[in-house]
Amino acid sequence: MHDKFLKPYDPQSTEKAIYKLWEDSGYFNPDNLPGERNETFSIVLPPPNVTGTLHMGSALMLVIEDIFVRYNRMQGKKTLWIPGTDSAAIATQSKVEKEILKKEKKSRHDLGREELLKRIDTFVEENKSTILSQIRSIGASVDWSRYAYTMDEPRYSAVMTAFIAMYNAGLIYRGNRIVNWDPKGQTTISDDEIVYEERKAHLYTFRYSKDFPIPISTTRPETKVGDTAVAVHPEDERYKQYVGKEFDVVFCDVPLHITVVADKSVDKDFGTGALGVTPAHSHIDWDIAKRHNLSRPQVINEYAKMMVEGRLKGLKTAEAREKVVAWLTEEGLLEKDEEVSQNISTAERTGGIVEPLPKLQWFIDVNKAFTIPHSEITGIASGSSVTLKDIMRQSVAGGDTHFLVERFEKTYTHWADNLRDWCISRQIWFGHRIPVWYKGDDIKVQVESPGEGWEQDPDVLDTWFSSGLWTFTTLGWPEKTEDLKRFHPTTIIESGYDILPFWIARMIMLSGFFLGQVPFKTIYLHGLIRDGQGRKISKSLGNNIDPVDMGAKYGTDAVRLSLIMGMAPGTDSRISEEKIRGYKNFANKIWNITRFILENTEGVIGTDVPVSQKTPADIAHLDACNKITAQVTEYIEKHRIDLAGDALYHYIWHELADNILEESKPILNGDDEKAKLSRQHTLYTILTASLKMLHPFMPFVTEEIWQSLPHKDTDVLMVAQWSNVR
RNA sequence: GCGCGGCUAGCUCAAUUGGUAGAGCGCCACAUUGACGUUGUGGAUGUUAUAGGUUCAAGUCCUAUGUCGCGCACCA
Repeated sequence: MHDKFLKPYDPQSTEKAIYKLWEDSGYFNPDNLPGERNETFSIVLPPPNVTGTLHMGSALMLVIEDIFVRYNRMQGKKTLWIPGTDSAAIATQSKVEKEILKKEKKSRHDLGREELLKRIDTFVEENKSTILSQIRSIGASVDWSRYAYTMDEPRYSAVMTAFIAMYNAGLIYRGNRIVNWDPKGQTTISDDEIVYEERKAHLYTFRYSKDFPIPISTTRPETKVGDTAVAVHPEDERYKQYVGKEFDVVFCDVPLHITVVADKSVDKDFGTGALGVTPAHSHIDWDIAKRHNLSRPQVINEYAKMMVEGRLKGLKTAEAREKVVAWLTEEGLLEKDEEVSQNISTAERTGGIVEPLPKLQWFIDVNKAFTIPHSEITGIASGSSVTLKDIMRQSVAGGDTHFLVERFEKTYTHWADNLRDWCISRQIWFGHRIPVWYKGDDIKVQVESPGEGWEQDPDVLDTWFSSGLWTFTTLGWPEKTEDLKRFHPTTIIESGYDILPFWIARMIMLSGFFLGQVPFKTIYLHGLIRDGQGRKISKSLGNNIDPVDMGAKYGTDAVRLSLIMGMAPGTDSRISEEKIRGYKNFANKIWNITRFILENTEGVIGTDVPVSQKTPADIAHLDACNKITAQVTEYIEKHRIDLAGDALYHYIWHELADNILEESKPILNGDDEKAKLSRQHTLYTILTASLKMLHPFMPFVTEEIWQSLPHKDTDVLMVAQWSNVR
């Protein structure tokens, strides 16, 4: 027996060496796995922020995925797990900009595009090692030889190819539309990047002028200088007589031409039942104005300042609001001032209050029919006419990809049904630059400059556009690679449910468009990690428990187990230091079980004892062990690793240690040599079987033990055969 | 407004197609120099949020209510 078993298990001194052993073995790469492997298992790692650090959420993701990967590898499948990192464009750029502003008092415009991008690349290079070493430290058995970064060369050119293909298919268009403008970040953001905050606001009811017949209500009086109409419901008896009439008024120094229109989208019962239409600064108003052919003047600029002449000129919207209210009061036009609560749209990344603005942006049309050349999706025939929305719905409805937790299918379907065109251009510099060139009124869509005088679109693509291609750009697309053929669609995707619309849905959409395939067959969504009191983990609360620190303190295996125990798919779970400590005890328990068994089997292992020579008690123990193996297998196949872990924990602690080992003591110390030999072999067999089953959950301690076993069927536990004991 | 989820022991959570409500932590008692610094054995604690229904049988299915949380929409 190795001396190391005389001391308690020490994770710190072993984990790094164990990971190196795995990496050096080459077995992370499916091409190097031993034996004949026909079935495949493939999964992409949802790429963490390249300059970020590991938090409990990403640790949970890595652990869940690693368990599936290790299990399937041991099941004899050609198993691929692709690691990667994400540029997190807006977040990374603003981090670097902030740093430069602080240190050098310079803005990005002072530096210029090229210089800023250089600085960002340097920043990424300097910081990416943190996340990469943290992925290793958690024990993730990813294939580093296939590592991908969203901004690396292969991915960049794949993204360009994708954009151009969608443009040529007529699904990407440039349009002037109301977008969510973040005045703080100076960029457009998608609907999903908005966070709603409930605030108190005033709802003012007033008339444009003394002789204007219809009072209107608004929480944003300053936008009313951009009004071109008043909309009423077609069946509203109160206002029927005014429909079609036009009025000229001067509102707060601004001359307005107001047409009264009838539109079904107006709610008769809200406010006065009449809606002041501000086309340029409200989504629904824009649509109304479009339907009635009204002009759509912009009165607020990109810095959230007023663009009108008169007393409001150049004011911030909040100041302008006060001025307008003061003016209304002065003029005696204000009829009512109610306090209401309303949801304010703020930008997720910057916290800026979103200002709806009309802008020339690039969109993906989700409702436009196109001919899909090739489709393997059930219910969508090759050559048929579909929309991207159809693809999103049918991929799930047809069963090609399915949600492990059913309720997410409802969320997904609801989201897909209500989806509007996806605005994919962003006014930042870091990212995949839109491959479109302008010269006067001419437009060319290509990567390289068409020549002198052509200027490239300054915008970059929404980071989720490139992420949406992830399952296949990481496999070499647009080349028709072996990897792509063999590993796509991937077996499973695993991520937090919070990025279901951002990412999961986009992958389904884009994979369907480019490959006619679903990107993955199963969708496993995990919940959020909360602290011991059920609060969200956040910097401001200071309740962050660092997975790497915890790993150093209690061992990575303890962290892994504490993350997945009691974590049902899709539900939020909690983590606390006490829980982690509890599983450190378990790791040590396994260590001591091994010590006991090795001490008592020294010299006898290696020659097999046939079943016929085993005692009935031992045969029963082996049967029970097989039963647990079958149970654990079933749970993992059903993706219930929490239940599998629980079953293993109880078997090993309360059956193997508490019962079998206790019962063995008199036998091992007794005179019945036959019974003793039978028991010795049985214990050793159960030990190796247990180590195999535990390995996906606690890879470090099990591999460390395995390396010191006197007799084993494979050098590296990671590639041992998952099987029953007899 | 539309939708989704949680509510089970003091705390945190399980309970796979409806079939004796469990675990960890905590608590109480006893044992233990042990393979175990991190041990074992035994014990107490539940009208499964509330009310009704279906069923031989309901934590599980149905209806309503309460409560906490989340998503989407609205946000004139």
